[in-house]
Amino acid sequence: MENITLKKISQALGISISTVSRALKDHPDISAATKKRVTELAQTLDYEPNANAINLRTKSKKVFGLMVPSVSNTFYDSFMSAVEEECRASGYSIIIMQSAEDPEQEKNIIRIYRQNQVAGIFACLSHNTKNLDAFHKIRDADVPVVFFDKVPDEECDKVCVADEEAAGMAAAELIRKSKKNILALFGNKNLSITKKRLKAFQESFKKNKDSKIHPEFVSSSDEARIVTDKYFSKSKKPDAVFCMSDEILTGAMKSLQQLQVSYPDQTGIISISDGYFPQLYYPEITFVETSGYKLGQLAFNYMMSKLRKEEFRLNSNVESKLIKGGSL
Amino acid sequence: MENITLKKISQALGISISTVSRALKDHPDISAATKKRVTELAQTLDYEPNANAINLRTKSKKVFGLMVPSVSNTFYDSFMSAVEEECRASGYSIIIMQSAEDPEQEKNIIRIYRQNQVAGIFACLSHNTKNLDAFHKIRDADVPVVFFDKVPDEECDKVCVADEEAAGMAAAELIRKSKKNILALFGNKNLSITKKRLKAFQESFKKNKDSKIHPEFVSSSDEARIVTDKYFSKSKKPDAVFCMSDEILTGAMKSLQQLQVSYPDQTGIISISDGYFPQLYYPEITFVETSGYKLGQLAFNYMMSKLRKEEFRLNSNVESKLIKGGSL
DNA sequence: CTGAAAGCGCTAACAC
DNA sequence: GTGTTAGCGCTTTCAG
Repeated sequence: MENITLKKISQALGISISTVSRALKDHPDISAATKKRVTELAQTLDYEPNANAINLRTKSKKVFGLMVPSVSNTFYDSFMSAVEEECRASGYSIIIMQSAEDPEQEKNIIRIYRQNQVAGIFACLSHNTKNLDAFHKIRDADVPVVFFDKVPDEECDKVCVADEEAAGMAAAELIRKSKKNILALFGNKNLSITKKRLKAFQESFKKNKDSKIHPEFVSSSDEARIVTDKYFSKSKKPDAVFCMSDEILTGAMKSLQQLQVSYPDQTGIISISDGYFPQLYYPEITFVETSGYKLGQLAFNYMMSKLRKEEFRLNSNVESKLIKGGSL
Repeated sequence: MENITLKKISQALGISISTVSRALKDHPDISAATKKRVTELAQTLDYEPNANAINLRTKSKKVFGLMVPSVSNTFYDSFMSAVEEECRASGYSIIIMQSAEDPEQEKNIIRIYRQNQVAGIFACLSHNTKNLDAFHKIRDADVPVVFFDKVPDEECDKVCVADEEAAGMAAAELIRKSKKNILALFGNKNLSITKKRLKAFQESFKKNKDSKIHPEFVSSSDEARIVTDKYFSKSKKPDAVFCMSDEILTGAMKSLQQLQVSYPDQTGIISISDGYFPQLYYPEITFVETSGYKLGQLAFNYMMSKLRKEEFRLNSNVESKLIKGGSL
């Protein structure tokens, strides 16, 4: 079964291609009778317009590129999930590609996106991306680029979760619960997200001198587990644990399970998360929500407003929210 | 900065479009001198071929469709990750879309894929997909469809983890450990994956009449939790729990945490998983490994051999392996 | 070795 | 109301 085209329909009906085209888009010029004949035949033949031809002709493509270091990550998952849903609702598709934290790969991806004439690009940078030329170039070719999560420092279109705010809220809750001896687990020290969260966290405790916080930096779930082990093997155990990310939370939780430290009675737990992992445990973990899903929606809306050439700057941060579980 | 095309290059150089086209593809007819002039200009102008035009002309598109119920799932993540990597290495891109477990949505996605003239489709069915017409139709239009994970019962191109084998291995381990009263949690009853795993599981126990198994079918993590609650509230509690999937495992684990059932002493646990969730707990959960990543590679190779019109059937199963944690 | 010309499937003036 | 025509950017005979 070969592809069915306007031409074939027109021949079958003995009318011109343009009439068929118009009939199918319900153009006012076409008579009801013709429309009926055309749409019915198209229906039975199961006609689908050729997107390539349309794009070539109209130069407006309904496809976005979405670039991310790795799709295997719950935060990016929910981000992508949101973007994909929004796109679908608006008749767009997305081509997802992974940079694997490789700047060379990123350039490659941009090339592919250019070849495919995407309408816009959602990009999350690799750790070590220094040179943004490729991004600038495609943006200058009038393809909007909306950065998310790992974004450039420079002025550009970007959306982020409110890192400072989230850490501050977690700190506030710990203070409210009068925690005095807090193990605070942060991620890799070099990451800007770590720096931001650390700073905001410590800032919050400035006014609260009687709480002692022990910041620790870990680069993996397992490191988080090990550090937690260490702290809970001491005679004076922490009365609360703060986890900057899901990865850290899962490591810390594993340690607490192993040492049979029960919460919230023996210690409190609070984390920053998009919410999936905290509800895996019982009692559920109290967390400050930074939603990948919401960030995705924000990014999509941002993109759409760029496409509409709206000039106003949207609020580019997703706000945080404290979700109380039973862990603190 | 507008798009640069063959035409523009040809005009700039005062030669014909076809010569430029040939030069760029290193056609033997073209003189070295011309090739040099052309490639250099293309380089500086940063020429990228228009994929739409090429596809329209050649009808061979380097894009696959990948359809999945939801991208927020570690198994599918690793599957997609593998497929994406392979695709990139072979010059393909993938358009990922989520069916959200909605058959209507699936039809929609197929439509979009048809419109975009994808070279092939990787499809994981929704729970409740009954009607495969849309899939048949696009396949008959010579677009290979490789089903993965949730696949149709009928004869078709599909790759799976070795469902029977995996369930059989889990059963064997339960028997080896002399479990007598087993809560066996399976997914949605309509899924072929459920049927297969159930069948193999029960089959294994045929020879072992003194073990009682209680199969239950749940469609969500929370249902798994509720059913587990029910069984462990009885006076005669199960001495082992089998979980067909990660989703089910997390639900069951939450219940056990809540009821403070400790394992492996009070009950044993075994699951089928790609390995991420089992290691979240302490003790780690014993599981039969079914790797999404490997399945992705298999699916890609299968697709490529379909495109090459190779007729032989590849081995379409990824084999399983028992990974012992401390839960049984 | 290079160019002219046709056409992939579609849209959108411009006719009539 | 409907048809004709001219392309979008590219590949690919067929001529020369």
